[in-house]
Amino acid sequence: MSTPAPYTTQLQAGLGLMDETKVLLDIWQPGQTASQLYQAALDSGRFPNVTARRLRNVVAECFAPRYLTNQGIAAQHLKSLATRLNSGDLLQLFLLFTARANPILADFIREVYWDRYASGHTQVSNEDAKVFVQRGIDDGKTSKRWSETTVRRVSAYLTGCCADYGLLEKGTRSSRRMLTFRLSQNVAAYLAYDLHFSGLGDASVINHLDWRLFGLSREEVIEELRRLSLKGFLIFQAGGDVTRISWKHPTMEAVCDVLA
DNA sequence: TCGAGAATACGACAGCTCGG
DNA sequence: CCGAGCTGTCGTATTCTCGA
Repeated sequence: MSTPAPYTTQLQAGLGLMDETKVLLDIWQPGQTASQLYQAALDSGRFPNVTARRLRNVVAECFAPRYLTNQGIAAQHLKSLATRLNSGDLLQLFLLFTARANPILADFIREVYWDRYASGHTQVSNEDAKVFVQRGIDDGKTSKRWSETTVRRVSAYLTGCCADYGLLEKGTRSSRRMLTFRLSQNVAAYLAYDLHFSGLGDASVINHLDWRLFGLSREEVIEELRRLSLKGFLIFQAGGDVTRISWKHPTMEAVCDVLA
């Protein structure tokens, strides 16, 4: 196992950025690097209300790490899905890629959000986030000890980001109500195939931590795969302690076509 | 109970630092 | 010298406090 990526303060450059991301996906062309996209976005005139410096931050620190890693496959998929999926599905996909790019957010959602949900809480406060961040620092998850103000801000960004992605209520408040959040079937299909095509075996797909972002236990993942099987996305067979998945679509592009 | 003003929190922005 | 990551600052929004 490689060492996990350290926690960073990268969320400070932007939280959900739904609207900006949609526009950038529209502008982005396959093969374009972050700096090329920045230049294209600048030239497009579609960001009249932000400074060039700010746009650079959004592209380089938010969009690129979330969607342009691995030759931009996420951006390629989303570019075709963005106009065709409903906004709820899209939001969940944005959450998936943002969480993958920001381990601190992924851990926060898995360890704080869903834990609190499971134990019957209805709110998540910035103070809860602060405790989580502080513990992360103590556990050596950051590359250095963060200043007091950074701890405070990152804590607020974590809850703010959850609000942008529909996990917590919107608005700026130091304690937010948890919202009902359920993984959509389209996103479940996307995630299953995405994990499969990343080279994982069926057992690793089922056990993957990405499902925990959506609050699904291993058993619930299996249940979800059964549902996907009924809908014809794939064929799921569980006999005794052997599970087997027959993947019906040969490429991620084919999956995206089916979803759209 | 209400509202004005104070205090605090939030998030965007951009400059700074430091390691390679 | 460059770029990733960190942090100070500022305008705005929200919450608190207290007198009437």
